[in-house]
Amino acid sequence: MMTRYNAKETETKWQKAWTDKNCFAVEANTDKPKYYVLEMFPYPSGRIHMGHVRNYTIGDVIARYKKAKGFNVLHPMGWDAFGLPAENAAMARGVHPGKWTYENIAVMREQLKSMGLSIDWDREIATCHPQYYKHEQKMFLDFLKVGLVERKESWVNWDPVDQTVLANEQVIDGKGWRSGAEVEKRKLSQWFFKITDFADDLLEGIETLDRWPEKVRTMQSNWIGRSEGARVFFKIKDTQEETIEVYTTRPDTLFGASFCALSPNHPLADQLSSDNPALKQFIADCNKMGTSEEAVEKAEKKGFDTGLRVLHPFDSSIELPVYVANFVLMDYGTGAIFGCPAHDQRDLDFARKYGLSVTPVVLPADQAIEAFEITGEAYTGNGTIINSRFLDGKEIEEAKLAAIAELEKSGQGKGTVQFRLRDWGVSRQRYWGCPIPIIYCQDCGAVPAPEESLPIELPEDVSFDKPGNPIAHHPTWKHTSCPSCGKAAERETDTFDTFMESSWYFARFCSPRDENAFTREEVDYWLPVDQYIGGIEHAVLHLLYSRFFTRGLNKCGYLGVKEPFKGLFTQGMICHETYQDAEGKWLSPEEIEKNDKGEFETLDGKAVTVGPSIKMSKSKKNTIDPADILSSYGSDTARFFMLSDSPPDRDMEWTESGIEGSWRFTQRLWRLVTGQIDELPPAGTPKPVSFSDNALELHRTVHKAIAAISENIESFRFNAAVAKIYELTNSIGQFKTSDSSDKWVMRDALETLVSLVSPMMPHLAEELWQQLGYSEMIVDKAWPEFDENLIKDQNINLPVQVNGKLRATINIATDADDDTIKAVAMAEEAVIRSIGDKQVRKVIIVKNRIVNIVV
RNA sequence: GCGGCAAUGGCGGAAUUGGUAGACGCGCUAGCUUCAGGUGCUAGUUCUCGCAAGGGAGUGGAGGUUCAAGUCCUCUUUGCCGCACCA
Repeated sequence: MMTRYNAKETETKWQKAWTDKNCFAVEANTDKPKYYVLEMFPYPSGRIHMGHVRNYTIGDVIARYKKAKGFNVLHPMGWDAFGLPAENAAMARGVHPGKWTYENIAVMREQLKSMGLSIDWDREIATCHPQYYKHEQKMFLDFLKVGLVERKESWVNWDPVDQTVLANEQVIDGKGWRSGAEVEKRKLSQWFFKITDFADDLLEGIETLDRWPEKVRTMQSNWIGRSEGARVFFKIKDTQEETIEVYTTRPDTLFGASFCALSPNHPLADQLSSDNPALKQFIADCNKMGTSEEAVEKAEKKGFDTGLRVLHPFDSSIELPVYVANFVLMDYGTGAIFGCPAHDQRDLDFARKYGLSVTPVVLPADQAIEAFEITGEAYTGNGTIINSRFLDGKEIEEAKLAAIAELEKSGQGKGTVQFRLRDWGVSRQRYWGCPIPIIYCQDCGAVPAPEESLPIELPEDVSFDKPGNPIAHHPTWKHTSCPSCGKAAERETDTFDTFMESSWYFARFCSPRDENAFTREEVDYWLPVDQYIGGIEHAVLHLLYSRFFTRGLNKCGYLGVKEPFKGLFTQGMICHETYQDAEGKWLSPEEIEKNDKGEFETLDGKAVTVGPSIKMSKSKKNTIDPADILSSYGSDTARFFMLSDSPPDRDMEWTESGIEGSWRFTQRLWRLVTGQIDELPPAGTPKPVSFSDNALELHRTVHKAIAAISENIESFRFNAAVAKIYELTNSIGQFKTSDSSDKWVMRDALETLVSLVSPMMPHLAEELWQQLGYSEMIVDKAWPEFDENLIKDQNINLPVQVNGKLRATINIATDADDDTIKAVAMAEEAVIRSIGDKQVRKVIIVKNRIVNIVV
């Protein structure tokens, strides 16, 4: 009587065994090659979700595989523990953010441990711990010293719901990324990281990241948005002193200019509006239109003639009108442009609307100068410069250089490089974040907090009764004395953007308990991260900030690398079918069941509409709680299903039948091994001298499986690896043993199967390994090696085509020569029939691939 | 609008450098066995003509290159993602 596999008991048993033996604790040591596997650390929101299960399963397979391959694998875990949800919980339920966070961590740690991950838990960190963030405060002060930090008054994106400043990246479609509230513009004094100082370096660095998805590299490079062009100073006619500075990527088209335009937020526009109520009204309208309606009205270009006139830099007799125009962005370039309607569609639309001249200055190669005119569409292609005096006859690139040279000679402009990337504003008006270590003194201004005073800890006793920042409301916390003059002074009450903590946590894992941020030898040994795994949603924000931060830390001597993540893998999302009742109310999978006809209905028998499979979300109620899956099927089955079917970089669909399938496989594997173990020779029996043909075939299949599965794991094709596991299991299941050498082959096959599945289903593998008679754990065993000779076949089935159509397959020795192959192929009955009485023109033989007979 | 990615059975998806399309799983069909808590085993399952042997068609669509195309090239359709008045 065979027992069923008891996942719950077995998984607990091996988790304890791994912990007791400290299997995943590692130290920097140089005899083995190192391998650093890191999954993006979770925000402790309360409990893990399916996205975590997928993320950590993928990482764990890589970590366990690399360990078996002989690498010294660092695989740590921590908590991205600062952030708004903790404060929201505080406001909603009156629980302190710290308490809420640490309680969540405790729950989620247990959940992750129940997954059986090969984590070195001794390295666990939580970013809200003062022993973590004190280093961040020090880093900030060091960045300040080397000029990577500045305080500036600037327009910021203000989230009225979260009452805080948002970075550009955190504004999505004009709304706060977290709150979804309409973002407002405000002017505030903020701390900034000069990420733009590294703009070129960050862009060039992308080239070196050849193990990153192309998609992410493109997104980063677009985000940095480098463009080459010129700044041009247009003299204002009336004063001849003041100028308007514009940015252009097309200095070659300067002779086609017919106007200049300012952004509504341009300081000059503001100044001019003070005695011009109509302009003031126009600007107000532009601002009111804001980001949301912009989409609706984007087609319409509107402008307001300021009455101001500027002089053309190459010919002061040419005067251009100056408009304030709604399509000019203050954030980009200088907030002012010159318009060349012939070669820019926006400028052309604008010129048509306000009756401005349109002079073509670039002639397409296939056009005659007399016949060429601009009508409805601006010409943006290549060509030769015309109507432009000293630039005439030049090609565009050549003309750009000539125009810039002329501008620089006359002091009316200069060639420049422009980036879309903006500096990173890190001040947040929140409580649950890392305090910014700055003290404001009336006499000395903003003074860095002394290093020996770090960490500057958050006050514990705060209240969330009033809107805004609870730290600022605290009665005593902010009062201190000036480190420089000793007078009474106030602390900065803003805290850091929580993207700060995640910008260096990967390095802290190398020496998580060190007094200093990092032990230099440790970070030098472990960094960069060899394989980073996480969601595509961090393609720009987190990954770009981390790349910047690593450069900053490098500049300050903390570490030696410039790129933190050598390999990056972005996994897809988890999707599930959606269900709605007759009223359109969303139903969760627990609220429905299958009726006799196999259709879904509610538990009280009402009709259910089944909707498409979409990303799991609370709002659509199509989530599955991993806790339920883990307790009913166990971790191995859940992990195995996560890896089956869908390639890991694509979205996967969670289905009941899919997890059931993996569950059946778990049981089948258990039966396959335990069911015949008593009949097999004991562990360590020497290899027999010869095998039966059947046994040899299985033996070859086993070695082919080792080769294929290793290759599939290395290249993140886990679904293909799972398929090979199934195939191997099928082959073993069909194999009938008769003599002792067959039994040896059977044992060898089973042992190999267990080894190959062990990164995916580590608990079951340990249990079966023990059943197979080993006292050492499989976690410490080397990955199986394959024998080259065994994966090469002596005979193969070779397809034979006639005129590209398959007519037969012949079984032939792999080393047969072409004449033999041809003779055998031509002798096939089906081949003879297909050729008929036609003339054979050519016979193509591709060794061990195919034969094609052309008639 | 610009850029990127994708499209293969009822479904998820396999398929080295172009070389037997549909591996593997799910689902479904038929049968067997045993237990009935979601079992196990065997056979079949791209479509189509045929009792069968054996044909024909087939990887979103249209062309092309090639002895040979899911794979390469051109055009096109649909879907997803990113960016979006960036001067």
